[in-house]
Amino acid sequence: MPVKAPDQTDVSLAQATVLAKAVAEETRLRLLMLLQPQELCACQIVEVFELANSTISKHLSLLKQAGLLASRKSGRWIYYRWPDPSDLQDPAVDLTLQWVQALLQSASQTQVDREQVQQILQLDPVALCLRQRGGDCC
Amino acid sequence: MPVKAPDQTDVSLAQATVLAKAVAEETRLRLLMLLQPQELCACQIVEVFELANSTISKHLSLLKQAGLLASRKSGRWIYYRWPDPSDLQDPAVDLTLQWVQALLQSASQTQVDREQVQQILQLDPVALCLRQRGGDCC
DNA sequence: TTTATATTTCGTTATCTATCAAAATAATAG
DNA sequence: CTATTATTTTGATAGATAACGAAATATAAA
Repeated sequence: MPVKAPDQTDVSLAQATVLAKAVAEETRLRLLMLLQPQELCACQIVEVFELANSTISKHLSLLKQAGLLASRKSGRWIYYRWPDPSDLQDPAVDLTLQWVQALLQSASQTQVDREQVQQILQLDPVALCLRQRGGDCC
Repeated sequence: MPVKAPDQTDVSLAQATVLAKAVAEETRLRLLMLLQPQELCACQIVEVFELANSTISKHLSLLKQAGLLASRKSGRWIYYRWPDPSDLQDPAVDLTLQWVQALLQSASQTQVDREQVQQILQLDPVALCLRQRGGDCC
């Protein structure tokens, strides 16, 4: 006897809540906008924020778990990016990413963060991590 | 000397965060979907949820403060509704409401809640409030 | 293998938030 | 005016979440 197939177009309230909670935090919104044009490794991302790397890691993992980010491992580095179109079989995730992009496309914080990324991209990741360990912050 | 005019199209990160937080809660998502087809007064809304009316009131006020709901007073009743198009000068609010609607349009919880609203609409609000005071819940 | 290191996980703390009951508001009804 | 009542505000409490530093993982370099 055939069980009623789950409706693919039916986005559950629970999933919508997970997605909304995932984007309901300033740092995570900045993270998403930061990764929209290009992928970045964790050490490059940490450089943009004045937060502990464990904190950034937690945010990244939450976004990934919600389906809003993907990642790939390359050597010791882990690169985060927006999900590829092939990963976006889930319409709720796609709608959420479009919402974020539409809202924050021209936000001043987005511009500031992306300009900083441009400078970070010109550095060698190795030198970057070295500087992070050195900790010239205080 | 003319001060630089604030860019109307620039949605601040802060506002985006407020909107996302407003929507990042199951009860508030249900509230929005409940009020999408028609306005309802507070006592009708309370009837749908198994929560204290003070809790519902807090959720409604939060949504209203974010710009996601409007309200009008009629006698002792206060009716909540989606903002009229004329109130939607703010593109961020509009985008957020569209996002919620797209996500939850066909969610099963939305259907359930709306069917219950249909039954509630057939009752006299006066009888409804009486029943709520009477409290036949226990 | 041993060392170094990029990232995550764990344990803790402080802040935020959802909830309720009770008191306060505001508006009608008697 | 006084009583009733729909809604909001307040105060208190429990649960969720963001933050950090330290320990644990996993990979590359020596």
